[in-house]
Amino acid sequence: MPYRRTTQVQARLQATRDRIVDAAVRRLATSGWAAISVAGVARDAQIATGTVYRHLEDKDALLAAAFRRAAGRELQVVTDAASTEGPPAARLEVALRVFADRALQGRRLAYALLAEPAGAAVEAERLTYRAGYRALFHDILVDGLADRSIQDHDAEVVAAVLVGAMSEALVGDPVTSDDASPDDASRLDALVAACLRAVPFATPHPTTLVSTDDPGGSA
Amino acid sequence: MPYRRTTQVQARLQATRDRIVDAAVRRLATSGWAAISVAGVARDAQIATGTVYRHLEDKDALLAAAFRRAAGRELQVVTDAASTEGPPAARLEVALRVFADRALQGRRLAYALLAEPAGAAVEAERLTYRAGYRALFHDILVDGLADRSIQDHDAEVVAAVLVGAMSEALVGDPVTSDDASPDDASRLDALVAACLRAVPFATPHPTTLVSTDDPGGSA
DNA sequence: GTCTATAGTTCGATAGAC
DNA sequence: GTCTATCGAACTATAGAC
Repeated sequence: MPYRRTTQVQARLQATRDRIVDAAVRRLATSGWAAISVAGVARDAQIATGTVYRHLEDKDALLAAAFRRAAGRELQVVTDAASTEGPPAARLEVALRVFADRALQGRRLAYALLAEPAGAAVEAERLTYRAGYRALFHDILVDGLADRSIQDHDAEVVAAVLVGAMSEALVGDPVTSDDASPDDASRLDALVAACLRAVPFATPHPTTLVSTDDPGGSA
Repeated sequence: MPYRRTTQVQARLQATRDRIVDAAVRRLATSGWAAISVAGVARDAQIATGTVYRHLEDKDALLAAAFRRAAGRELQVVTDAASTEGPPAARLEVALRVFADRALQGRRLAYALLAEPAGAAVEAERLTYRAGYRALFHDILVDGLADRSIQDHDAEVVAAVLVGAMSEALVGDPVTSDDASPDDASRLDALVAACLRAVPFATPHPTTLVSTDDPGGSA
């Protein structure tokens, strides 16, 4: 109802935009990119169809915003998990586990974020977020080089290897719903183990950490 | 006498279609997806613009065909390289090296095939070809399990890890032209080494092509 | 080949806030 | 009183059916 850019109005605008993007993310997490229609999202957000365009340029902008919100949450959760005190090996393992665990918890969303064909606008966002994960892993690897817990290696390359490995391995059958499979635990262990093997730790088995908790808590 | 598609006519049609797709691939390899315009491709193929649509449904079909031709060649080359006689470890290493080497030789094309935003049609093709690489690596890993040269592991997961690792690590700066960088050789070695580390070989160093302990090895 | 259904986008009218 | 966010119907384009 307000009309000018007072703080009150600004907050209201922001709240409406948030409702729009959240509605899009809900549809994305349930049914993928094709489920995001402007009219449907507007209905979910309890606004008129045309109002969507007051907040987002066009549908591509809506898709990109939905991607950024969902992917941004994931990256934040993994970043937080890796920010704990402790040796690089442990931080790396927890980052990998949290990444994989959340992807398996929300398979449909993971597929949408990691692999589902979605148009060039979303593709461009994907590249940005992959770079974010690269940087996160790179930082941990450099720490490992500094404290000699990881042998000399090309941290840029290994960081990219980790990002690619996780992304590719967690793209399962898109038809599969979010139902947890009994194989999930072993697949997760196999994936984390393979990723950790790729990192040249000074000691063969740096950690025996087994942490399956989810510090992020998806709403 | 009614018009029939004689083998001769069939061959000519095929040849024209091939010229169209090849022209698209040339533009792709030089300048990426944005460089593929129907008019430009038609000019390169020395046909009228409208003729393109007699061979391909629409632009998306042209893009998809260009992807399949370029990506199909790559997959074939890697498959052939991995089809040699020899232990699984050697076949895997040569497959990885050929994959990476070709990507570094043609950076622009590699970026286009592996990562460049290109629309949903091309995206869908990408998933298909990634599955092809997964199958290729999976076969080698299973061979290694059979002859005990590779320890017990989840071959599906490790195959996915290898595909993802290679794809992600070879997506360099898209601005960079195809000029070979002096770092290429060491980056390639680092990448192949990281991938091979992810595979639990029964013996630490299955081949002498890669040294994982001493970074001092000169290429 | 036409027709219809669906979905993205636009726009004039309305009403509420400064 | 002026300004602008909102509404929702109309417009347009495309895909699928007959």
